[in-house]
Amino acid sequence: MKVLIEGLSDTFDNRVRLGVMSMLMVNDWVEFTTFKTMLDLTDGRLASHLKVLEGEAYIEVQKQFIGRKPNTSYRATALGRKAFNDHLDALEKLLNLRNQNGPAAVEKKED
Amino acid sequence: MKVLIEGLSDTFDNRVRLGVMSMLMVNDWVEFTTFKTMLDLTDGRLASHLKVLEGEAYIEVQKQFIGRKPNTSYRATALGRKAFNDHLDALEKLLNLRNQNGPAAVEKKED
DNA sequence: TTGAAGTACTTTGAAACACAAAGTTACTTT
DNA sequence: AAAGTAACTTTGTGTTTCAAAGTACTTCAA
Repeated sequence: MKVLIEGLSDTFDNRVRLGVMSMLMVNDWVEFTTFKTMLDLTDGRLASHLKVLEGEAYIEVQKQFIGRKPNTSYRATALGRKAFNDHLDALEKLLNLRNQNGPAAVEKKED
Repeated sequence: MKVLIEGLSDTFDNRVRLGVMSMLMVNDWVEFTTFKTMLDLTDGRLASHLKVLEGEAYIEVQKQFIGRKPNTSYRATALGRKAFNDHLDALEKLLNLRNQNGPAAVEKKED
């Protein structure tokens, strides 16, 4: 029998990307600066992870001006939502081990 | 406001270590070979991650002979259980963003 | 008794990843 | 003119991770 830790996604292994996606699951458009303050990140660190998510087509960007200031906002794509939910399902399945004696429980051996 | 992704533990970032700890939450003693087959790992990869967990004193080892064969088993220490539960709590708090409109929900801005 | 397989590692080396810090572009505000 | 805001990119360094191979000892089957 296998526990299949490989069902987890490499993309969401990282905690910044996990935080970003989490926020995008409940909020339609989220601004760069909002991520920055809520996740307490530097510009560079945030930008690099957003770029990865964009590269996977898990999020999309909107650039506009609000008043006279530039504004960059992001939202999750359908693909991104699916991938993230799949990841969370795999995670949940793995972690359910701790809560109940499900089928994943292992036979003991006597000393 | 912050989402505090830093509440997560570096030790449990890795999926192998996550799988190992998960198994040790529901099973008292788990054998090396059991981890190996259930998590589908090479000896080396498994051994290295077990060593990290042992280094943190999150798991402890028992070496014995079963019949005439050597046997290595592991179990979680009290410290390990606490650290893992704390990690999962942080994870849960982060991921609850996706399920409800809790205090973590972010104000929207109009286009 | 030879040799394959089991058990549990350690070592090595290379690739991937992540981050801080600094630099950049193009504005706007004072 | 100088400082500030927004959103990056680049660079360099350190860390992590893994596959692959090597080690050491034992059992088991032919």
